[in-house]
Amino acid sequence: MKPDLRGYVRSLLDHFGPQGWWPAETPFEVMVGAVLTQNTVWANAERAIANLRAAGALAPAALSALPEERLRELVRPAGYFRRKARVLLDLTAWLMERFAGDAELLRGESAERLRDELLRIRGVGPETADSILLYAAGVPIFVVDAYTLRVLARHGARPAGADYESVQRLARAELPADADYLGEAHALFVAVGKRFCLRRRPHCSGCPLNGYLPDGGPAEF
DNA sequence: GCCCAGGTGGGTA
DNA sequence: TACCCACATGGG
Repeated sequence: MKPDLRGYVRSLLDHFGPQGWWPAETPFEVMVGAVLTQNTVWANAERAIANLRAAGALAPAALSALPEERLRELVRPAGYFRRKARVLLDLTAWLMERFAGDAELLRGESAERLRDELLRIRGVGPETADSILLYAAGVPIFVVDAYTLRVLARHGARPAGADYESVQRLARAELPADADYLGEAHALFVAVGKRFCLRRRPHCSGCPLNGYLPDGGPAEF
């Protein structure tokens, strides 16, 4: 049987309350943040964003006008700074080319096409692309990340081997196709993963999802 | 000092 | 396809 994903989200919402993701002022900031937070704690991504803001570079035209070397200095606190500077330049170049630098226009484009184009950019993988789709373009898609996979595996809702795509398909089938809902859902999985379902603590005591197994059985999907 | 973090892409068997 | 590794800073 399939896990009651909706029930998981409800439990998490009861426990943590609304998370109000994504923490950004503009769709372009979402794009930048999505790249900077790759395999990096948000606090460090935030330092880099603060640097960009202070440099007046938190807008497409300004960022793309920056010398790569200068951009590297600004995003250094986020780690992988050479790679991330390159990705930001490529991503912004795409935005300038396709939408005249107006990230608000992402909302008017077909989701499938947008996802394909984003994934073609070197350094933009499924999670980054989906985060941009969901939080910048308002596309109702469920973002899967390391926390989500670990939480679902630990609480019996993910069979061994289920990967990004299969979990996303499950979410598409089980969760409401609503961007606000899915934005909260993803944030809630991050919240519980960060707070309770730690790598080195298989029992995750106090976790709001403890004992949560739909019909008491292992999930299959 | 060691481990980990809101991933991704390239290389090798 | 299935691993293995580089990429890098900053906090616990």
